Amino acid sequence: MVNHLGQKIRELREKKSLLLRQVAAHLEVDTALMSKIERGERNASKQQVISIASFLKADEEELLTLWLADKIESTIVEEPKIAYEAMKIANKNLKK
Amino acid sequence: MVNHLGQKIRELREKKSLLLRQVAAHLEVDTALMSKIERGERNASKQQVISIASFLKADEEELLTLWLADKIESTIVEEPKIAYEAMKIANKNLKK
DNA sequence: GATTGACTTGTCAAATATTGTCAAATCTAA
DNA sequence: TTAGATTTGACAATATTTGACAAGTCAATC
Repeated sequence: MVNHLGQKIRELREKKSLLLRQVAAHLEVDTALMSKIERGERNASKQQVISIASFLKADEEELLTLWLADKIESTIVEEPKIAYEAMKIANKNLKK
Repeated sequence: MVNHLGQKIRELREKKSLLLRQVAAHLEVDTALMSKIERGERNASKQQVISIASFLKADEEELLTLWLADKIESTIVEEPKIAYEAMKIANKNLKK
């Protein structure tokens, strides 16, 4: 359930002693949604990730990379048996 | 637009000189949909892949692997810049 | 043990995306 | 041309995702 991006955001936010409510306000979303994003119960949109990075003064590319990794993981998680092989195929085409 | 699974299905189907209509009938879907699946314009569901494998006497796991690879690729295609790094993260967790 | 503030949880309607069909168009071989 | 095979585009039906709201838990403080 937990994901890379949410954990990272929570870590950054707590390091700065900011409240969920404050980050949520900056994104203009409900605090509840922000809570879900940090706990990996909801996915953030790309724009939300960018906005979070800006508010937390974090590296945008780093957060987006975690966000994409989460998406990949949720794609493969249901197919553990063939995931590795599929990743190899996808990766091969990536290098082209 | 083209994808691994569709290409493979088309290749197998043509090798057996079967019509789209015949495969579609076995899946109980419209021929148009089968055409779209082969050309990568639509994704097949997991059950459809299984059914296609059975009808074409192809290796089910192989087709499902291509199907999953397509899903991964469509996840990362919009983010070419960070895709490789994200794949590395996802892959690391896979090994656990 | 009541109050307060931060966070979490469940549910819902609205928005968005996906699916499969149909009809029409295009292609191909005779 | 004609017939059959495939493709295309538009559309309704479904399914999924989104975010808000209300109610809940939890911990600290009074």
